[in-house]
Amino acid sequence: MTTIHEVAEAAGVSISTVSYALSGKRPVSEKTRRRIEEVALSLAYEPDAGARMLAGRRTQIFALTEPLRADTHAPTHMAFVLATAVAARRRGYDILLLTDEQASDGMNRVVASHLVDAILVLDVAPDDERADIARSMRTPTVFIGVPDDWRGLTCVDLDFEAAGCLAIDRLADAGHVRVTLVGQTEVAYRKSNFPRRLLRGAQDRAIEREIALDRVTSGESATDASAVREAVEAALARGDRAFIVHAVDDVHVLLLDTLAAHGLQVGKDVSVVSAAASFDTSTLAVPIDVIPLVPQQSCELAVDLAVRRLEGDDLAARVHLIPPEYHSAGSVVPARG
Amino acid sequence: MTTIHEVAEAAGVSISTVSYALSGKRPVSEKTRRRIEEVALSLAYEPDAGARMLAGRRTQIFALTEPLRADTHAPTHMAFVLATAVAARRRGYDILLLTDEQASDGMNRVVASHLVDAILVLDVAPDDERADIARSMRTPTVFIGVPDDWRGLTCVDLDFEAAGCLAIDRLADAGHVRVTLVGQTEVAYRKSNFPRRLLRGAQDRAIEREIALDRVTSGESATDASAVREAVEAALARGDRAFIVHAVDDVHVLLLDTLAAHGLQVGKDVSVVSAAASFDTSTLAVPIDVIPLVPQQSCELAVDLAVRRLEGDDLAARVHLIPPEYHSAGSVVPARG
DNA sequence: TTGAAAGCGGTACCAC
DNA sequence: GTGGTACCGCTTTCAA
Repeated sequence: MTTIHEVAEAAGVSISTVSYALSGKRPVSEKTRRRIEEVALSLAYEPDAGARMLAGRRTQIFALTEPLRADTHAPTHMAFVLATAVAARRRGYDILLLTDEQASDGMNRVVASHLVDAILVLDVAPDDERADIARSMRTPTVFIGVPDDWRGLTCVDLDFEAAGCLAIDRLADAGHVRVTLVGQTEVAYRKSNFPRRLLRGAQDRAIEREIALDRVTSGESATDASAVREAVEAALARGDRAFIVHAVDDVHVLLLDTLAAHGLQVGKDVSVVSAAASFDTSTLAVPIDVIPLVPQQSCELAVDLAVRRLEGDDLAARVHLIPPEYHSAGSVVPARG
Repeated sequence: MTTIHEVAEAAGVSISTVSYALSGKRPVSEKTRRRIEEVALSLAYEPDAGARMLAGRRTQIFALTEPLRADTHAPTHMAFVLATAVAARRRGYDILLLTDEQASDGMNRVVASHLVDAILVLDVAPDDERADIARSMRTPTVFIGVPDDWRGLTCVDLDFEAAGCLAIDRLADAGHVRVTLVGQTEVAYRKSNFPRRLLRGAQDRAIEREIALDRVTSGESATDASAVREAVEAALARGDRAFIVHAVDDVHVLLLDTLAAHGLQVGKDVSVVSAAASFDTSTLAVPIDVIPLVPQQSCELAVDLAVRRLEGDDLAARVHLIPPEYHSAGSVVPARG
């Protein structure tokens, strides 16, 4: 393997010059710098990770903790993992996976051994045990999601409450007075942090705008087809002609199917808004308005905050809510009669 | 932070004794060993990862490369990632995620910088570019999946060919002479390594046993409901009463639905075998025979092989095929008339 | 603008 | 059974 000594010798300089030339932490004459870079390249020199960790104080590794709950939606979850890894790489960091059910052990271990520079937390629970650990550690920790008690934490997420408000507003503006929220599974409202946040936003705003808001869940399992169908049909029977969907793709399909089966045309007879969907809604049978949840956006910001906190920016240590955006596709129409 | 020096001082011994006591690489008197362990525990001592990498020659990290193809089945994929991480942890290794589209760069980088002890490769393509890289490296690399050209590689996987044979055998034994294989998507047969292996096994054995084997795919997208329904109906029209399913859970549901819709009872009027399913088939509406694909099994073996190769066991460097197991649930019945 | 050298915190060899 | 110590390869201070 190639060491910094070999590079130094081949370039006819000292190892410190090589180090500085490559890190740019000290001015090096243009000429020698280029020579060193050439040599390093031709020798395929790559600094030894261990030596670097030991001498410097950075590992260029972030831990990513994700409790392996069987009931999380795999595609969404994977989108966040990948987005995090890609964002981290762009900033020069690798991702170390921490999948312990008891995430606590893993976090403490990688911190105690100085394996990582920072920790990113996925799939945050309302009463997440990792919150206390984060507060007790010096290692910067960024939550992608907001636990109930976020005091002293650095969090990133879509502003789900605002998204809920936004969805209600658009439907209210269109004259709807009865709205059905096709939501997540019951277990998601208990174990996850974001479904309840969106719900709260929608509920509060519904009261303000004097909207009758009903919530139906997609049953116990993620795609309980009959449960969704029946719930939608009940809503239609009540006279609801406005729907907010905060659910996985399958539920969207079910909703649209059911509406079509009743001869109702989206964007004409009924209004539909998809809230906080992390998949591509343009592949659905009918174009629908959407307030997207973009994993890349959250994850990039999370990585950015981790880096900033490593650089000593303590102002980054707070809750960062990403304002929702409304993308219109003509699926919301004025209420009839 | 706690260093080995502090532990040594507190225990009244030298640092080498601490090192040996903790690693067990040299006999240490029962008494001192216990004292050292107590001190280490009370001081929450954890060896510095960087120092360890530098001094020892091990990082206790495995890289896991997974090209981010959008068309892989997320739940299955995640099951493999998690199973790998869990298996690795049990052997004292952490997992570093490598998601570069051009996995090559990532592999070369982590190897050149000595960041990882070995590499695990997921989602193997028939002509996987990572095969050549693996051959050109000294770092042990284990493929979970078998590329077309596996010369010189260490691979682990379910014996899909044998699984295909086994499925055909059971149906043939029951007297079926016409079988339909409800397979994967077309793109999976092109880009993945295992669907074609199962197909080949089934085809070969079908010829041997003089079975007419038809293959239908689940369309272009993973769950093209109508495509699957039509294909199954066409098979029924042909008179087929035996099905092998090698597909995701949704397709299983569709198949069973369609059969039920035609008044056919599984385990009575028709025979069904699920081949290489990585999900829990017991949650399906009807119990069906299954030749399971157990991610934990493959991943555990993969980690084991990586460790063995690190220990110098070159005999581990070959293709390891896990023999398929047939779990009967009464869904295969003698062919009628 | 560049070089020499002191660590960083372990591992493992060599003595005792 | 235990201790002393020479590295491992790099970063960074101090000097020139």
